[in-house]
Amino acid sequence: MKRKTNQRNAIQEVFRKLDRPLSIDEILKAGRETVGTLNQATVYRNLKLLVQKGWLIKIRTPEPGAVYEKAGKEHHHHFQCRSCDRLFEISGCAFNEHISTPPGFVTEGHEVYLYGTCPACNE
Amino acid sequence: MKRKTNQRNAIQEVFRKLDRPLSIDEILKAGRETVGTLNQATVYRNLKLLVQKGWLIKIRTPEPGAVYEKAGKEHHHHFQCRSCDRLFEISGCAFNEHISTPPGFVTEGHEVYLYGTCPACNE
DNA sequence: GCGTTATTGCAAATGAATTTGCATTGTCCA
DNA sequence: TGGACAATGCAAATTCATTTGCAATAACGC
Repeated sequence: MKRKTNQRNAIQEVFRKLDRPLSIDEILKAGRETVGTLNQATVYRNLKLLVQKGWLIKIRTPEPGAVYEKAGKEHHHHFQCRSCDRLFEISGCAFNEHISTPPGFVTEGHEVYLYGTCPACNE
Repeated sequence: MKRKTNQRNAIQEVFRKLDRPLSIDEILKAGRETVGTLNQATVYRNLKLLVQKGWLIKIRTPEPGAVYEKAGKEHHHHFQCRSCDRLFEISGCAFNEHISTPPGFVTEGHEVYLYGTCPACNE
């Protein structure tokens, strides 16, 4: 990552604008509104670079699979809209991991996925 | 699914015995202790049949990917051991989905994944 | 502006999970 | 018990996400 390019810029801009976890296809589609010729291989290459640089993190979700989100966010969970399939970040956490864990299990972390409909899809 | 076979029997027995969500490889490995010649394609075919029949459900988890568990269990979540990678069912639920949801989002369901070490791996 | 070389676009290659074709085997009903 | 055909084992085929080779393009230090 030694030179600035429109493509990489467009990709980062997509994250700044949409501010939610994004799949490869969402990144590609949104990035093309800026660059047009943006190629999938370029997206993959830049995502890898941005993860290495620590600007993005890659996470795996049960459903869409691999998605990327901006690094450095505080503890949060994810909401997936069953209508538009988009993922959203839900800040805060109403979950006490110690309550649920049976004896013998030592819990070190947790992830919560909520499913439902997002504001845009609720009319 | 018109005939009983040792292979299908072995697969169902694996679920009854281990009583936790299982990946294809775990099913294959455990099933071979009974059948020996059990083939991966046979496992795939029988899992599909058992899901159709409603005896199993297929779930996707962030990490191992596709796993299968016996159908009809009540609301529960999953615990994955970071040491042995096995998945476990955690009954009950210390999570109130309405507390976390920002206005505009309508939550219909949730899944919780806990990570840590299982009793067997804690010595 | 020029040259070096990082980056891109494209298409082909790869890898992993799942499926399928087909000959063989095994179940079970008449 | 015999025959029909469901189910199996094996290997090859398919699918889907991701990576890679390579020629063309473009960023940026001189």
